Amino acid sequence: MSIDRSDPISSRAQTPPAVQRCTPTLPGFTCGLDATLRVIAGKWKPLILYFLAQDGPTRYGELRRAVRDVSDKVLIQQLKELEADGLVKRTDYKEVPPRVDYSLTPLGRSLAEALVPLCTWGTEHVAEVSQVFAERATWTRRERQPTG
Amino acid sequence: MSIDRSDPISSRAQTPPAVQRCTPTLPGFTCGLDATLRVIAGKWKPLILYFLAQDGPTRYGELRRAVRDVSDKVLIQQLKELEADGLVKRTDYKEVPPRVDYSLTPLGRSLAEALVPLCTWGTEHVAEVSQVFAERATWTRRERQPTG
DNA sequence: TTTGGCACTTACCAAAAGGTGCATACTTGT
DNA sequence: ACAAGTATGCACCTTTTGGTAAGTGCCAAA
Repeated sequence: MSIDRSDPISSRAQTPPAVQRCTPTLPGFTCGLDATLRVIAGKWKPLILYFLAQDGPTRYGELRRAVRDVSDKVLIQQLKELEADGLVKRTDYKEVPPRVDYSLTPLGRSLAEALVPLCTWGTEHVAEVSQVFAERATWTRRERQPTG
Repeated sequence: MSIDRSDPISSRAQTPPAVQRCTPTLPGFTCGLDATLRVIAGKWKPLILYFLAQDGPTRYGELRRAVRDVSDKVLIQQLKELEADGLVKRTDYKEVPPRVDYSLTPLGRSLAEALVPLCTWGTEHVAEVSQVFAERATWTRRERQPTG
């Protein structure tokens, strides 16, 4: 994953950059976006971060029920990675029926805040997005028909 | 993918919501974040959007060289999906050695702008992130050793 | 005494995502 | 005449990701 910006073929050159260029050369990553994406890659991670940002420390079971449709295996796994990445903190109360809760670290909180515009964008454009997905689902169903 | 917010077990209740709650019930999606994530799911999509936002209309070959390490198959595929989702526009000049370029639609441009904070976050925290990834790489290598 | 909840773990498996390599039809450069 | 570049398409294969179902040890309620 990397963006190569040393390419003089540029034959268009006049469109004004809608988005300011981010630091071009980071150690190991193309740009900040690249770095961020690696950290939040995982089906439920952004949702977990967002949930934790909204509701503060949350017990495992609650989280499990909150993020619907996720399996234990995957939820645990993604929590572990988030913990290893320094975004969430796991607190084990060492009690007898186990009690554990998860919360955001300052780093995690800052990431969750960076996620807000994405959430806003989605909310503002649900109409377009869900329409497109409805169409996709339609032909997907048609393509798939195996026997009848 | 869904977040269930009707859960009265809440035994913590006091942490102030660091992030304001986004519209809880959207048609088909949990919240805006969920909708957005489905649209940008794909290893290279955010990078493609971001690149296009920075550099304006770009020919296929240029894009291919810019987004390093991507294969033709996948790049084409993701471009098609982005096009189907109304985020990028494909222009075929119908010329004799083929000439095609890709650019953002207004919708795509707005998404790219929502991506900016993620890029910023990544840039500001490369240190933490790359350190973590270095460690991950280390034990991954150790775990894997099959024969020698 | 069986049942259920808690916070996980493990083995196994299916699907999705992505990559490789070859092909196309035409042109330009050597 | 032949290699290379253009923007793709396709068949095939590997890797990654996520899901299922079962089990763990301990305790409380039924």
